[in-house]
Amino acid sequence: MLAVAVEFADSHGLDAVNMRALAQELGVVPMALYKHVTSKDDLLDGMLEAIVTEIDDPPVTGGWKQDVRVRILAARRSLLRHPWSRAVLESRGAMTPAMLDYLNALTGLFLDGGLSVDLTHHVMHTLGNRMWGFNQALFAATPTSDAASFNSQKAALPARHPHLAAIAEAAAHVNAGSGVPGCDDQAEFEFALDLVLNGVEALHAQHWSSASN
Amino acid sequence: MLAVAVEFADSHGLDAVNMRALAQELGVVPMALYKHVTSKDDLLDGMLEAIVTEIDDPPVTGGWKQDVRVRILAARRSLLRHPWSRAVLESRGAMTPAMLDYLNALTGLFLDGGLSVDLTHHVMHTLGNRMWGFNQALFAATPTSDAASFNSQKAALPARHPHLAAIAEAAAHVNAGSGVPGCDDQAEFEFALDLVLNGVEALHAQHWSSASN
DNA sequence: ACCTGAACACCGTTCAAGT
DNA sequence: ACCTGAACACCGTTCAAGT
Repeated sequence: MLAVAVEFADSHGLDAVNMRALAQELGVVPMALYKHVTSKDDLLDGMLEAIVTEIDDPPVTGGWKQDVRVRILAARRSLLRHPWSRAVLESRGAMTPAMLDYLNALTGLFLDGGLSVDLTHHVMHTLGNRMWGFNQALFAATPTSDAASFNSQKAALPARHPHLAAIAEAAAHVNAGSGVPGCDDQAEFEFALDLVLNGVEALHAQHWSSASN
Repeated sequence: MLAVAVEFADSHGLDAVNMRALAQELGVVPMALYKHVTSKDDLLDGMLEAIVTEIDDPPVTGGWKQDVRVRILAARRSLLRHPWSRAVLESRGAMTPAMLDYLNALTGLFLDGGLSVDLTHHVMHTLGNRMWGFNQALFAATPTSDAASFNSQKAALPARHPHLAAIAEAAAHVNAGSGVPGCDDQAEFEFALDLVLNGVEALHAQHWSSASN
């Protein structure tokens, strides 16, 4: 039933996920769903739990930076297949068990690599949702109208915003052949991830601590 | 009217903002609001525009890193006064004029500092919502039940998640006296911001370019 | 006890009736 | 033409009626 909900969200979008529509998809009466979940929030938690459980658990090599990188990119691969996951994850307050497992494993990679608890704490905050493989969307595009909204925004860039226009033009030029207009999402993600990991590595090497800052 | 909506959201929370309640606050009939906004989305855009316009515009010193830092911290000071701003900003697809102005100004600081369009593009993506002063919430806390939810989550950390428990304990210890339990939000924010800016500075110094990577 | 369908509460928004 | 209040469409969820 959660699997059906996940598939339904994948193909119809998060907005289409409501108790009546999901019940119809399952061929049951709406109220029958409450045998499986206590509320819609509980349903969304369950859907999130289901897809987080699917994240690959790559073998560790012992190099914390590479291991963290590989693990986060694995999370990204899984969650990117479910475009609604970002909105659900960001709207939910608590962590599901599988999310805690992932978080604990990721934290363990840093600690086992010799990073202090202090520094590990800060890097987890710095990573933020990037730890799930979500990129930061400058122009938050709705899953449906990607190209259209981007182009209208780019076209609306007036002489008033020359700096933005310069970046938009350069990005469009560099990446003219790709599917998503403007930016290579994967390249942007890896750039940011590596910048953070390299920065942390440098701080670790110089024995950074929050007390001495 | 937008000012009243902003104040109403500040004091009653975003969930309490609906057309009927807002109309009552203004002493008018619900449908009268549609004389000022075309829809609720338009209302939220207007509220966002109103508070983004209030962001201070600090004088530039010519040092791009310091100027960016000061400007982002100014944005943070403004938007932190409106706890609902993060959710609204993240849910909205398009940028309002004031948001574009801010984005253009911030981009200009990098470009005027000599950074390439290429690198500036990537650092804007890396900053993401951090450019508005929003920190990354590891345990996304609802604005209302901060301490309660955090403590319940911390208490629920079983032996199954030793790495998380270690971090939670250390954070609680370091920061025992502060208002928000666990983490010094401002310190976390500045740590992450400085890590990103220092990383970009290093890349700039070595003439980084996406083509040569 | 269990299932279910009607109903409730709430929301954004339409629309026609009143001026 | 303008305002307004009833009404519509939609949603999550309650609840009582049927078995």
